[in-house]
Amino acid sequence: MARETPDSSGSTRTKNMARRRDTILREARTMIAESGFDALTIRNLAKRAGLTAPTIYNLIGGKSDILAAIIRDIVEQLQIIQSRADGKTVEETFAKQINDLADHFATDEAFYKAAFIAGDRSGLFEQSSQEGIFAHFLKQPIEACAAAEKQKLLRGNIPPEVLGLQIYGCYRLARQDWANGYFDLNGFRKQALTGIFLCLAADAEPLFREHMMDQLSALERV
Amino acid sequence: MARETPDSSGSTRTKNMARRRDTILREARTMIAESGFDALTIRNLAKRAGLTAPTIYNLIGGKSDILAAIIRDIVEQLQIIQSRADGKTVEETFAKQINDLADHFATDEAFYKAAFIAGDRSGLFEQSSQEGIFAHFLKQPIEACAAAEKQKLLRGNIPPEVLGLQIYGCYRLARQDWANGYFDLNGFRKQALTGIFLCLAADAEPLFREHMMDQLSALERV
DNA sequence: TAAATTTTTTAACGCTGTTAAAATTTTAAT
DNA sequence: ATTAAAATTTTAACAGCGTTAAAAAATTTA
Repeated sequence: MARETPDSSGSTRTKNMARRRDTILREARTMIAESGFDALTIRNLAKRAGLTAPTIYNLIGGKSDILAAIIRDIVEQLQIIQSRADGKTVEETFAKQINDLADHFATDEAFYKAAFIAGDRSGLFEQSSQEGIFAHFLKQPIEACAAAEKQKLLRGNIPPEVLGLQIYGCYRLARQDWANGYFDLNGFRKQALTGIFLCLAADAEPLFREHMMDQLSALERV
Repeated sequence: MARETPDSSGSTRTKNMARRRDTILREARTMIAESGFDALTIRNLAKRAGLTAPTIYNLIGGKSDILAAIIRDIVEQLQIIQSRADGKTVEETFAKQINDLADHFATDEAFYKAAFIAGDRSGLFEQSSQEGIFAHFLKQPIEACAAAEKQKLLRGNIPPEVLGLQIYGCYRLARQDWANGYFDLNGFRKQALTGIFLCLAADAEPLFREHMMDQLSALERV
């Protein structure tokens, strides 16, 4: 009998472990989407993945490690979405970004809700470290504000760092309120964009400020 | 022997139960302040209060009931603070309110941090019901914005309901970030007031807008 | 003082995350 | 191909959790 793969070391073993690891994370996502992060118990997860609890500890780790692995995936996807933010104007850039995020969340709303709640709860989005997730995602709105200032859309009375932080805060709060079930994804869109346009209006030059008011009125009418 | 209190029914019994209830809640607060809400276990709480677990269930209820009782107290205190908000101008009113809140949180910072996190986690601050905590606290900023519009400080291009909601959001986000340990109480002050002044600036008349810019600069220098 | 009522405790259930040790499976060497 | 070595999975267990029924103790009423 000819060997299927004449690999030098640990072919079937490594492959099986990788497959099992994927199964575990996939089932974990499903369970979280179905009944929230608190309903994710190691034993049930093991049963659904067709193995036993200690195997999960061996392949991935404890409950916090499972969450960390899932959040890592999400952050990667969010980074891709943020990198695609390229509207002509500042407000288009932000609007596209929020809409893309909402569309992305809509693909598995229950799962993303639970994941963000669990992530916040586990301190995975901490703001102190300069290399953390928070610091990374904050860069973009700051740069967008700086660019808007150069385009003479903003007066520059408020430093881009301050304005960008507030804008990012508007997105975070809307996301949290959505995740907590206070409103749906359309509410998230409206709430996030209202906050962002309001922040921009605070430092806007007259013409751009009127434009922001129009955008805000348009949002209200949704 | 003369009876101490010739009460008609259940004097010592009722009094003892009330005393025990207070002891339980007091110890619960201490435990939360010491090591967070997750470290609050019924058995440990019972031990510290000098009784057993089922008694807690009898006098107060389960873990969520304990939290609800504690949150009820906090909300009462916050309502008092909010009702004392009476500055001459809008921004003074908000500034006094934020500062009073920060001072109040400072009296037992660890406890309030844990309580807000637990409250958020338990859905006690839900936004849908018209009679809920959220709806109640939202009224004040909306009214303050409406008053500022009448004083011709705001242009009125943004409805007071929209502006007030955003302002309340700025406070909530700052509170959450503080509770999550992202910054200290001074950070809370700065973050909340920056957001609030920014919101006001978005709809401000020229003179008031410049005043807001000055306030923002002053905050940055802290 | 005795009976009735109410509160507290004892004891237990089913569940959780996690880990040591045993059993099994896969790899390497003869 | 067979056997020895290594690595992975499972069995079994620990300590802890929230919660509840039933027994014990305490208080009130008659």
